Amino acid sequence: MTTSTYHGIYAVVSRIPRGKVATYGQVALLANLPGRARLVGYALSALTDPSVPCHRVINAKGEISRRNGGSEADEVQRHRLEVEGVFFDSHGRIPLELFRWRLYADE
DNA sequence: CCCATGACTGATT
DNA sequence: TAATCAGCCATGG
Repeated sequence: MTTSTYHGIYAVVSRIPRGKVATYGQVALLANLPGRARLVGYALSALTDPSVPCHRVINAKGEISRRNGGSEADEVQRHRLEVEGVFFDSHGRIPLELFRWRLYADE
C-alpha cells in the first residue's frame, strides 16, 4: 500500500460536514478511486487517528456497517451521529435524501 | 503464489 | 423491498 492512497481517503472523510454523512462509494469517488468502495472500508478499519470523523461514513443503504463479532463500536457510531442531529428511521437506516453530504450544497 | 476474508456497490431477480 | 451475484482489492496464512 502506498499510504498516499489512504491519506487521500482520510482527507475526504475529514471534509464531511458535521450533521452530514457520506457513503463508502461516495468517499471512494471523491478520493479519485471510483469503484473501490471496499478499499475505503479497509482503510477505515485500519484507521487509528481520532481526528478523522469516520463515524460519518456509512454504506449505500444508509445503514451502519457492522464490525466483526458484536463489537459495540456500532452503537457508539450511531450515538455520535444522533448527537449531531442525524435521524434514523424505524429500520435503523438514515434517510440519505436528507443527510447525504452534497459537495456543492453543503461544504 | 493461492485462497479466504472483509466498516462495499450497483445491477439483476 | 429484499436477496443474490459478480466485481473490487489489501492483508494474512
